[in-house]
Amino acid sequence: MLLPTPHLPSPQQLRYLVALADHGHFGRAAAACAVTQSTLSAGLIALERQLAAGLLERGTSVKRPVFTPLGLELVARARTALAALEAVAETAAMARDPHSGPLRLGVIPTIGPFLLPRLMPALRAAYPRLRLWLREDLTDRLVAGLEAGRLDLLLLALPAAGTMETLPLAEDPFRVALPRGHHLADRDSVPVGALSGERLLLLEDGHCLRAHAEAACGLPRGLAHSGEEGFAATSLHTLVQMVAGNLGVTLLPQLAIDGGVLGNSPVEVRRLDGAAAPGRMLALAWRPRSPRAAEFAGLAPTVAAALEPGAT
Amino acid sequence: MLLPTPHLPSPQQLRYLVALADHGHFGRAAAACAVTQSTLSAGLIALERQLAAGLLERGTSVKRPVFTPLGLELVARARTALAALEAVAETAAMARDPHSGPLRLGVIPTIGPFLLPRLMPALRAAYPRLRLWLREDLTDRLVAGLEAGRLDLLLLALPAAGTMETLPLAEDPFRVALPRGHHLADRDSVPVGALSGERLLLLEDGHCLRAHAEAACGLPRGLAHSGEEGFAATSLHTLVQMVAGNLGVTLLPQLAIDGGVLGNSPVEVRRLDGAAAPGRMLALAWRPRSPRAAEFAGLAPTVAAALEPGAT
DNA sequence: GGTTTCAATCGGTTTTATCGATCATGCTCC
DNA sequence: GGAGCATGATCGATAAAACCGATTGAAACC
Repeated sequence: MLLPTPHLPSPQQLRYLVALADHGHFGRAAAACAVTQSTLSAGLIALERQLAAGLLERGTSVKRPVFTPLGLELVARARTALAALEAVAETAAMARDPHSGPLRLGVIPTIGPFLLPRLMPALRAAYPRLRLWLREDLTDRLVAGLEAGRLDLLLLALPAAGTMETLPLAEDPFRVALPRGHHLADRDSVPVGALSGERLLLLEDGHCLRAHAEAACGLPRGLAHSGEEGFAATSLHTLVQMVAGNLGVTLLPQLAIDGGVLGNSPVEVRRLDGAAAPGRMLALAWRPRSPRAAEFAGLAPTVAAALEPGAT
Repeated sequence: MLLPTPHLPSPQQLRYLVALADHGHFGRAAAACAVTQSTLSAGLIALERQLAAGLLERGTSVKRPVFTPLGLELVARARTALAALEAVAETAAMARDPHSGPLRLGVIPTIGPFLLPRLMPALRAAYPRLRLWLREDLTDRLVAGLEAGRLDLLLLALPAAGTMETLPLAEDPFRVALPRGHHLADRDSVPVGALSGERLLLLEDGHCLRAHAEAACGLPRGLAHSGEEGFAATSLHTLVQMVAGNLGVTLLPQLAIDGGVLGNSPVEVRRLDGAAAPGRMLALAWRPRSPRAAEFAGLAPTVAAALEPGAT
């Protein structure tokens, strides 16, 4: 059942195609590929000829290359093909020299500020040849970046949606943060039910911590207050300031408290009693079948160690 | 967040690698790639140098190239990368000229003999430029072939396991086949429960029809008889002969009956009454994200038409 | 109308893939 | 143990291609 070899497009030509789609400009796309505009232009024409298919709307009013529907489809397929080729090279590179080279790590804002100051030195010490690029963003954007290949590894809180391999690291229990002198601070712990009588402040929408906290309290989505008139808290630090200012109470992950989010604010924290230990699960995540999956899993102990409160 | 472009392996070199893994012999692999042995050898050496990784056990006793563990891993990744490149070319080819070129179709043995005599002429008439290669095999092997890229399209019965996109075509209800004069043949239809008192013959293990029939009758797997002393029926035609020989009763799909599986055998068929219309669902199946998915779906009406009993 | 921007084209150069032939090595068999 | 054989690596030459720099043609802008 041998079939005649179909004419495979060259990776270089596919890179030209993808770069043009990314930059929308022959000159800039060429620069991104480190070739001249004439080379990129000729390469695309050759690709069109070899595939015997029109990829670009030629001859029409210019000012921006216009792709045909087929062209757009091929751009998407070219991306996956290039990613597959990179996976080959990356697999070899990892086998040759693990824990080295660039690693693009995405971290959510409710983890990053509290963990990275401890994690980064530990990683530098354990893997000196690793070149760590950081990006802090909301879970959804990080997952999109991971799936698009712009990020290699995520440090986030479960549950989270997306097609990725996840490795749970540690539970991060929620604590109740109260203004100093608040009546709920009399006891060692606060039952979840007691929160329904309080003004519960949470981060603005989009932060996974908001959804996780609502779930922990058994609240339907959107019931908690974001603050007056849509003035929502944008970080845990501002949230603490709002609690200190007597605007309400909130939930804070233990990690943030260990990380010093309270500072000198007049805020008290108490354990939260509820069914099934309210909290979130911190985890690493990467693309399924990533060539570096083994390497990433190998980082887990270092990250988990940095999560321990006593870690320096 | 621009990263230095990793050195991508050339598709040609990856083909050399895959061909060597397939043939286990430099000369034959080179022939399969339509190059000389020296070219293939040099190409693989260049690949090893570019990836800076050992792919083959060099210098040891020869008689057969031995891959390193990394080499084997790279062979697998090279296969997927080449498949992704082919998908680019194939997408363009399909857009340029749909319903043409080679199509490797897998069919299960309980469909093929009864449908293909009607389907093939219809397909030839509707898509004269389509070059149809056929392979008849058990569901499991067909699915493996599809996933490995040796087949493009399957015609099978659901439910079936495997990662593929399926398009249901038509229900294929089961009928009871009885020896002429059998007491159950007195009535127009046979209740499912009545079969438990009969010697139920089914195809040998591996045929999905066996599992589907067992499920239709509410039988646990393996309860039905395959025949005396492991002498199992290997096709529906032999099964009919066994029923005609008074060895027991069986279930036949309507498709096979319409396709003339009974011949002149002294066998009667009756409707089977049971919960939820006992039968199987005939379907097309292809790889998820196949470039030709739209083309395959377009074949469905032609196939469904050939499934109609009245079709010529 | 002149200018600017942008992509396609052209000629020349460098790089690379490939071939055919040869060489090195380890088996096999007498 | 040595001749013969099969297999894969190496070498020099050649043809193909990828790429660059400069130029051209055409639309958009002022």
